[in-house]
Amino acid sequence: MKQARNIAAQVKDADLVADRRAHIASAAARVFRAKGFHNATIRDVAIAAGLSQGSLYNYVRSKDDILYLVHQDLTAGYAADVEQAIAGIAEPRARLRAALAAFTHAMAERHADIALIYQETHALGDESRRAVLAQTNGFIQRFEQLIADARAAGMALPGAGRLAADIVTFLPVMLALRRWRLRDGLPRDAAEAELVGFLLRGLGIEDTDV
Amino acid sequence: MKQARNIAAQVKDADLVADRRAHIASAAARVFRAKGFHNATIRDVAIAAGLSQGSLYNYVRSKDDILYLVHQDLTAGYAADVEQAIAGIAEPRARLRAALAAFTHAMAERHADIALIYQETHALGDESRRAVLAQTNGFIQRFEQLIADARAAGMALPGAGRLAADIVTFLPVMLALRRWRLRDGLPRDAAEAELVGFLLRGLGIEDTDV
DNA sequence: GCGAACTGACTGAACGCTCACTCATTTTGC
DNA sequence: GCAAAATGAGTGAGCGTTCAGTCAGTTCGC
Repeated sequence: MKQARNIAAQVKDADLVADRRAHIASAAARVFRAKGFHNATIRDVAIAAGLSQGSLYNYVRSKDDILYLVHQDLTAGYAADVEQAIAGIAEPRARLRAALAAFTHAMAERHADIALIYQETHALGDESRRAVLAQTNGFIQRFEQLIADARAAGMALPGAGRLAADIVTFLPVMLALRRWRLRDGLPRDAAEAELVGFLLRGLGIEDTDV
Repeated sequence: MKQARNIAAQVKDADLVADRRAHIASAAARVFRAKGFHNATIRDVAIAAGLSQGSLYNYVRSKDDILYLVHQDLTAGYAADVEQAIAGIAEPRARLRAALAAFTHAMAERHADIALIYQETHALGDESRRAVLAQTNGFIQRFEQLIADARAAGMALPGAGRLAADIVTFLPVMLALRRWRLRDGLPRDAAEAELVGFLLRGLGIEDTDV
């Protein structure tokens, strides 16, 4: 499922490469958020990462590689948030609810990064895009499983579970992509709660359950 | 509400300007869908529109103007679809349901254009982006009204109506932005129906209503 | 009726600039 | 002392935009 794309590096010390790449990814995310991928230059990224242009190219082969690293980091980040949130919960419907709340919260908290991902995925080269979508696909399938379990425990969802998994992993993205509109509305907590409530009703989990 | 940005043209014949701009917008949408806004060149657009580079600049001041024309066209397009769908319906809950179905269908049918919009809005200049978001905002407010009417007629939605309007105008966009995943799933009709069903349950409209 | 003058849309080569990427050289650290 | 890593000026391709010139169609003067 990991499907990680292997990027060749000029530098031989593997630990150094991993370290620097993590640095590069977070610096690049900062730059891309501020200027957008296309308006950001390799120079900007190098400076933000505390490297020279030339040195940057010892860890990365192209600008596309950098965008790929950013994607990889961010998607792994919110997936980890969700896993952590459900770690101690056994009852399937409660697990699903916790997963939804955690995912929704992650989308609100990382809104700038999420917006970046949704705007710039199409700028990735073919190979990188495929790898990123495979990773996202794995994340959605995780929810497919959670939904199947919750259904077995009494959740009244009509229809197929596959589309439901798409729905619940897509709607919360609204908190990132519609930020221009939501900023002036409800406070963040209330918006998250209302959104999760909407999802639960859509899935057929009653508030009285669990 | 129209908020249309006025673009100055070199050409004096107003009808000709309107004609050519419509042509340019649809040709540009085609090109942008195929190559993305940033990879598409002005030359590409000019050729697709059957104009020379220089002539193109008689109808448009910049590449940004072209992207703005495309946005304008597309957002006006699906808004018109929705209006047409609810034109003959009086009962508020049925109106809302018809609007949701029409909007959902429009997102599926125009998926390539919608994906384009969501990916490239951030590439618009400040003035253009503000104009486009104002237009979208008007569209969302239309749904806010439909929701308020349906609620008065018995829809059991808990929480504020404003966020619900955001939700129902955002979820269907999934059919465009998650196309890579939905392509291999349910047939289009079934997916649309299931999505609308999810929205109605979330809003508190029973299948037995209306 | 007809040539001259005018109008205004159209053309495409050229300009100026940006930027991803390279590589000859220097610095580091073991 | 030497291999690994870092440097940053340089390179060349690509692009949005401009503008001096063309030309079909219309108006004017007689």
